[in-house]
Amino acid sequence: MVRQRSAKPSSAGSIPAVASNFPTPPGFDFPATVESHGWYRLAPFRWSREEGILRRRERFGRRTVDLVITSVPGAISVAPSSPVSRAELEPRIRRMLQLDVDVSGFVEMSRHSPAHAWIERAGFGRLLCGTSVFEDAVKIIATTNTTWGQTVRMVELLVAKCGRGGAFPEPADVVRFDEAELQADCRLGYRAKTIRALSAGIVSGAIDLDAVSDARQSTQDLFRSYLTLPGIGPYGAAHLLAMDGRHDFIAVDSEFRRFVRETYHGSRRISDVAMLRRYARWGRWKYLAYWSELWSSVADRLQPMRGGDK
DNA sequence: GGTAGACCTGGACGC
DNA sequence: GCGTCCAGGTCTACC
Repeated sequence: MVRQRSAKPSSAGSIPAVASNFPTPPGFDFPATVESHGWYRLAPFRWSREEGILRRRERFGRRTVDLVITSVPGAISVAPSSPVSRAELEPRIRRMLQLDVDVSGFVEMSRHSPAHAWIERAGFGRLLCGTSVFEDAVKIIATTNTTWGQTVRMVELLVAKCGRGGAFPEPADVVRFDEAELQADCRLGYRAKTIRALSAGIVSGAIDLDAVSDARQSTQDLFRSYLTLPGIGPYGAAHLLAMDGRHDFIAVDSEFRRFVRETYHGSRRISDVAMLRRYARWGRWKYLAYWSELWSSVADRLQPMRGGDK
């Protein structure tokens, strides 16, 4: 079963006096959120489970700032390496840790399922995200049609090549390089084309990412909206929805198929529709229900997810 | 609407 | 050391 972990605040000497605290919602668990999926292994995140410290380099205008993120009672503490206003910091932190996502409905449903009874205790339900939709879209494209090890390398190389000062690149940072250079230097393969097209579309205004990801849309409309982005198909759109805190769609990939087949169908071949039917009773929490089962099975085995850690 | 094949990389495997 | 095969999600062409 999933282990309970308590975040240890970093040593007092490493936290500058300018640290800001952001209150956390009831049931929030910092390590469980950070390790909710593989994003914490992707640049520019760096996570120390032992210290309970999440580090990340962020770009604020022309400044590059190192953030040291820890858990304190009832709040998240963010210590920047140089002064950053709370107004600049807050939207990024809230998105990164899904502080505005209400998962109480999922927790309530999990209380009535013996297999999911651990969820409330573990503080499971929020996913670690990038600080922008662009970052998450690029990372999702980098997870498609490849192994997790290659994804980690692609993102590492992309941040190193395009990101200014070690922060995750903005669209304008990516379009400084042509497709061939991104492919060769970041080992993106054919994904270089879609990542550059996404970046160029945003820079030119052809893609309005704020409009595409507008939270006022219904979940169905948002799903269709994400499908219009280059390189984003049904799997990617469902993943982006989950990062908005919407779990109506399950991101069907080879890992989902393997898990459901092996867990419920004795490894027999079965259609996607039949697999998805298994989670229909979870209503708007389908993806979290599946993901929690996969997550706990991995924690049980105390080893990285097979073939990946998305 | 459904299906097949290309896209690209790197690991595994056989020789 | 080299060549071949395979896995992986999206996109496009074709039926």
